[in-house]
Parts: sequence; structure tokens; C-alpha cells
Amino acid sequence: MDETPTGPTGETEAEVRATATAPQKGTVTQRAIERIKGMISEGLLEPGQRLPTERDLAAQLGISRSSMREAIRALTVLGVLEARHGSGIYVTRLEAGDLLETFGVVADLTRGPRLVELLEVRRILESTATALAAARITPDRLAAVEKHLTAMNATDDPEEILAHDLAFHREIAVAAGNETMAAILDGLSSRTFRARVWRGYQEEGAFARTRREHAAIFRALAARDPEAARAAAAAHVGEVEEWLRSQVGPS
Amino acid sequence: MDETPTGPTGETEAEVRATATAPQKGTVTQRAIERIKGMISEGLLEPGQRLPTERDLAAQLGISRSSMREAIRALTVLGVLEARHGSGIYVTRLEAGDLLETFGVVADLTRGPRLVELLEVRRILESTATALAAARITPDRLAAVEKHLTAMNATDDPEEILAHDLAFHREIAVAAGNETMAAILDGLSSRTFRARVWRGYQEEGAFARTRREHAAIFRALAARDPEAARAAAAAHVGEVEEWLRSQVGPS
DNA sequence: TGGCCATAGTGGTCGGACCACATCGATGGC
DNA sequence: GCCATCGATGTGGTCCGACCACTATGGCCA
Repeated sequence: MDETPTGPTGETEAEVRATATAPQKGTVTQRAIERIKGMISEGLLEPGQRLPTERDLAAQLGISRSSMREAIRALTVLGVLEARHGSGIYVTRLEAGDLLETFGVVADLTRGPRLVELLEVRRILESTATALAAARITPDRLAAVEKHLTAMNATDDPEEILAHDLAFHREIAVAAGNETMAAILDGLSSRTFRARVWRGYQEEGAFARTRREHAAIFRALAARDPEAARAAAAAHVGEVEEWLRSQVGPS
Repeated sequence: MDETPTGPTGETEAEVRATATAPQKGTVTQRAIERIKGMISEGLLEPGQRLPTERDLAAQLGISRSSMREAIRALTVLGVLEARHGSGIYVTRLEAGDLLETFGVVADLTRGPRLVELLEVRRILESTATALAAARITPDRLAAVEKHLTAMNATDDPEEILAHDLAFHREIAVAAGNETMAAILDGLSSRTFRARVWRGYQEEGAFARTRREHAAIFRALAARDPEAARAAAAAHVGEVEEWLRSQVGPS
């Protein structure tokens, strides 16, 4: 797309300049990823903004469309970009939910002792979030929490229970007023992750205990008692954590 | 490339079977990503194991090598796979560090009010990690922490200070005995993230205060006092958090 | 005026070609 | 006999060009 090729392989002026500042570090695709990330963090690309076409981007960086597509795909999976077939490529809103969606992958692929550690992280965050929620929760949101609590107790279908269980904790996390924390907890409770752990846990007849713990959490929220809420949430997650610890590392 | 085309577009037998179980949900690349993720979570692919070649994988899923490469690239960026030029594609160890490396991207691209939330998450995790470290840290690791503390105080080069600052907290996180938490904190303290926030913070002459806070954290660790350690760490991160809050959302 | 449709532009997929690098075995010298 | 060297082979990395699927736009027709 440029005139005056400056080298035997036909690099454009722009490419030569880029090569001078960043001499072949890693693959061209990796460089393209860093480049686009850089454009965003430097403010050249705003959230929601549309990018040039794949073909144009590739030309600008002096690489092939294939390599550029790999870069775009990677950033898409990371929740940074969003490709709309027939329309164009856009920067996401870059909100917590967008960027932390990949956290689910971590939860799904973690195994062994690391799984216990992940649950420990969740215990720490969940207990704090619940304590914050107790201090800040609004009446209508508290009602929503109660709705999921009763719905959870009204059915025997494990699928439905799990769904309301997730929603129960999600409402609380949002009520804590920290969307980033809520997004992380969401990832740590991703559908497949919970199913993986809870299947075995609930098979040991832990339904009753789970219900009791949920009720305790709700009572603490209704009473606007942060300390009680923290304790209840920590105990709730801690129960599963301890069970999992015994499964993974039988001393 | 196959014989006996079974449809007007020339699908192979394998593709028809796959289509029957997973009817065109999303792009073929996305399907390939899910497929490989599934193979790993189901244990068909072990950590460290080598995968078939790109060409073979593409043939197995009935897609082109280009699409398969995009899938592999995405999983590589996510820290699930590792491609070694000339050798092959391998599953990573799937350890906390591998999978949580992408957390740095989140820290780098988060902005505005979400940045404060991210720092709040760090405060929660860091204070807990420091408390745990106070109870568990070994003498040699404590010595390593002290080394970074003194090195940090011995220089005026901001770059060097930052490096030792990072190492200081990293040693503590590792000493807490939860590699997953350490990996997350690592991501939340990624070089560019810290530089972005720290620059403005330190410009206000916060060096002295930072040193005092670090000293307090170390004293609590040396005294094996978890509560003091938690408080010191929380105050340390909280200082920055408050400053950032005033910068972002001037009420 | 309003809805429909041809069209241009975009991302999605494909196949093939070539290059750069790693690996390993054969070869040759010590 | 042993080890260093050097090829051959196979792998991921890059590029190209073509075509498909979808969207959006604008003009056309009722």
C-alpha cells in the first residue's frame, strides 16, 4: 500500500520504523497483539470504538492478514476486542465483566491442590463481599436475594438449585458495590466449575447443611450485620473447601 | 481432501458427526477452542503432553489449518497451550502462574473507577496473604524479604525501587503458601500497572511513607504477628487506594 | 412515502506455498 | 570406539489469494 520499498523484502516505511524500535521480539502475531494492546492503553483506541478492517490493520503493521487475524482472535478471547461478522471489529467496553470472563477458563482447567487454593481465594473474597453487602444492600436487592433463597429451597432439581445458588451469591457480590470483585467471583463460580466440585460434595447429603448456611447468610444480611455476614460466608465456602481438601490431599 | 463427500459443501464424515452433536454454534474456531479445552478438562490431554500437529488437529476436527491455528493461538495466549517452533504444541503445566498470566492484561487495560475496585481486591487479598505469611514464613524467606526491603531503601532509582517493591510483596505472597493467590497478586502488580499508578502517587513525595509502611509490614512478619501484618498490609495498599480514589472520582 | 432488494464492504473459512527452527540420525574425524 | 558435525525431516510461523456468509447502505419500485 506504500510506495518506495526500502528493503529487499519490500518493507514499508512504517514497518522499518517499527522494526527499528522493536527488533524482532517474538512472533509477528505476538507483536501485533502488543501493538493493539498498546494502542488501547495509550488511549488511541477508546472503548466501543471501531477498528480499521483486518486488511487495513495488517497493512498498517506490515504483516499478513492471517497473522493479524490470529492477533485479533487472541484479543477477542481475552475480552478486549469483539468481532461482528459483516460489520467490523470493535473494542469492548473494557468493563470488569468483559475482561474477567476468561477467569472462567482458569476455574475450569485448574485441578488438584490448586483447586483448593482457588477455593481459598474465593472464601476470602466472598466473605469480604458478603460483609460489604450487609452494610450496603438495598431493600429491593435484599428481596431479590431472598427470592433466590426460597426458590432454591423449593425444588429438588440439582440443576435448578445450582442456578439459584449462583444467582444468590451473585446478587450479594453485586450488592457489595464492587463490580470487579463480582466478576471475579462469577468466574470462580462458573457453571462447569461449580458442577465439578459440587457434584461430589452434594452427593454426601450436604443439601441440608447448605440450606442452613444460606439461611444464616441471609439473616446476617437482613440484620445488616457485616461481621456475622463475613463469618457466615466464610463458613459456607470453608465447608466446601475443607471437603475438597480431604478429597484432593488425603493425608 | 477426503473422499466420499456427504453433502453439497463437501463435509467429511467426521465433520458430519461433529455437526450432529454440536450444531453450528459460533465460529468453527470457537468450536475448536472449546473442543481442545474439553479434551483437557476431561483428562484426554495431560499437562505437559504434546498435541498432534496443527495439520493433524485441523484434519481431525475437519477444519482448515488457518482456523485451527487461530484456536491454538487463542489458547496459547490464555496460557493453556504452548507452541514451540519446530518442535510441537504442548499443554502447559496448567499451574496457577501459567493460567493467571492473562490477569496482567486486565490490570493493564482497566481504567477509571474500575481501577479503584481492582486495588480494593488487591488490598483484600494482600492483607490476607500477609497475615498468612506472618504465621507461616520461614527464616530464610524472611531474610529474603528483608533483603529487598533494605535494597529498596538503599537506592534512589525509581526503576530499582519498583523492582524491589514488587519482589518484596511477591516473596510475602509466596510465603503465604497459596500459589494461586500469589499469581493473582502478581498480575495485579504487573509492571505496567504499578508504573501507571505508582508514578503519580510517588510524585507526591510518598516515598517516605511507603518506606515506613514497608518497614511496618516487615516488623509484623518478623514478630510472627498475623493481625499486625494484616493491618499493616491493608493500610499500605489502602493508602494508594485512597489516593487513586481521589484522583479518579473527585467528588 | 415506505418497504424491498441489489450491492459493496466486512469478517470467516479455506487451501496451498514457502520459510525458520528443532530434532535426530548418519557421517566423518579424532 | 566416541564424539562433534552436518545434513534430512518434521514442525510451527508466515504469507498469499480466493471464496463464502453476513451486514449495512443506498437506490429503486410499488
